[in-house]
Amino acid sequence: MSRIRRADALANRERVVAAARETFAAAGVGAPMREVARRAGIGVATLYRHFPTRDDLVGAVLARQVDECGRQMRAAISDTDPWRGLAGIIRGFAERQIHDRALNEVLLGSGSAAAVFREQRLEHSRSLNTLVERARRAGALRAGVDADDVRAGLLGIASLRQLPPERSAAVITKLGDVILAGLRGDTRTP
Amino acid sequence: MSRIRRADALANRERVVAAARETFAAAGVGAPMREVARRAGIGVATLYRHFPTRDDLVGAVLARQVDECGRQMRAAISDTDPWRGLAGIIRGFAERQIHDRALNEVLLGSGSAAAVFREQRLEHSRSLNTLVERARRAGALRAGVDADDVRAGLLGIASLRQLPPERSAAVITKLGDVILAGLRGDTRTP
DNA sequence: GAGGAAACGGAGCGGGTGTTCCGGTACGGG
DNA sequence: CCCGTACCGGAACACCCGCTCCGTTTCCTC
Repeated sequence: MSRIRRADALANRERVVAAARETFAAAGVGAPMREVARRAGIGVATLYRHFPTRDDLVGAVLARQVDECGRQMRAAISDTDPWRGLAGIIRGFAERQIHDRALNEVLLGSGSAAAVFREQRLEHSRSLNTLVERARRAGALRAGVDADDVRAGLLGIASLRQLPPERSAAVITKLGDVILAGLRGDTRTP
Repeated sequence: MSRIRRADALANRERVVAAARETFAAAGVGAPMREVARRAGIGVATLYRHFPTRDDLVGAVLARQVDECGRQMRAAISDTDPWRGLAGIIRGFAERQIHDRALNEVLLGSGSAAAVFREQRLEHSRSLNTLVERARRAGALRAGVDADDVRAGLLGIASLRQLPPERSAAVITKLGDVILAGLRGDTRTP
């Protein structure tokens, strides 16, 4: 843990993580390492010394957010209204997608960082199954909808970050609403 | 038109277009020019002589398909059932997305080739407005749905090609169904 | 079939990125 | 306060990309 001894090294490590958090949020986990180093005000060699692989850096940046995600999932499962729980997760996912590109890349496993949070992604996936099953039993879902439909929706939302940023926010929100309506069992506005 | 005189040059031009069609369909209109040249069995200089810019090549490859698209749009507008017309366009878009990545990139203007078919994209957009308006008047759409919701859906479907190919096909189809359900005014399976 | 123009193709330039090497810097224990 | 060493950072290597230059090949005409 505290293998780093000198104070400047420790401070630099912190600066790298902070810079990577901003950079990855804006440009995804595939953002250039030089850009992260530049934003942190250090050289790229220093970055590589602290984090030998990109996955190490991604892990350090997202560990806390991924945990927070899991907590939201468990809270949604405990919601007394199954549909509200599921809809909240989907809306939260869309919201997060708008201002943090990195986290969803990891959750969906589309980046090279797929293996970093393998355990957490499995739990995330299992939780989603539970959420959908609960909503289905409660009659909140359209007939025939399963967890893979929800995943397709989440993937669609996440993929929209490929668009130019000024368009993506509005489109992500709109697509989220359409998908919620498409999953739901009745036609009242969700 | 027939400014190309020598037979070998004409044959090479054809081979470039064929190779570009395959390459762009698989990897999008941003695919490496070297890859197109390699697939055509010629050097990159020859490719650039026939098509000085990437947009020239994209134009030559997609002109016919874009026209066919416009024809489908007009046919959908003429459909006696407004919902069937709109749903057919969305399903066709998803189907096309699965086996040809290039065409939808141009239609949505997400690539660098946005300006190539500017005229056709405008017509496409106007046709979509008409389709949606017709469906809305016929009561086939959920309350509050507008053409931008449909566009958000199309963008979501198109963006899914970022996924690894073996996943994208199934997910695209699923998302298409969810979106159709989300746009439609009642809950019967569309 | 010989000559010249048309066309070809690979080497190469400029720019970008991931990753490593090594001479220089400055922290901190003594 | 001093010096060893942990640490730093820019230069550099290897690769991929768009695009161009120029020596070589091939076609077509006469």
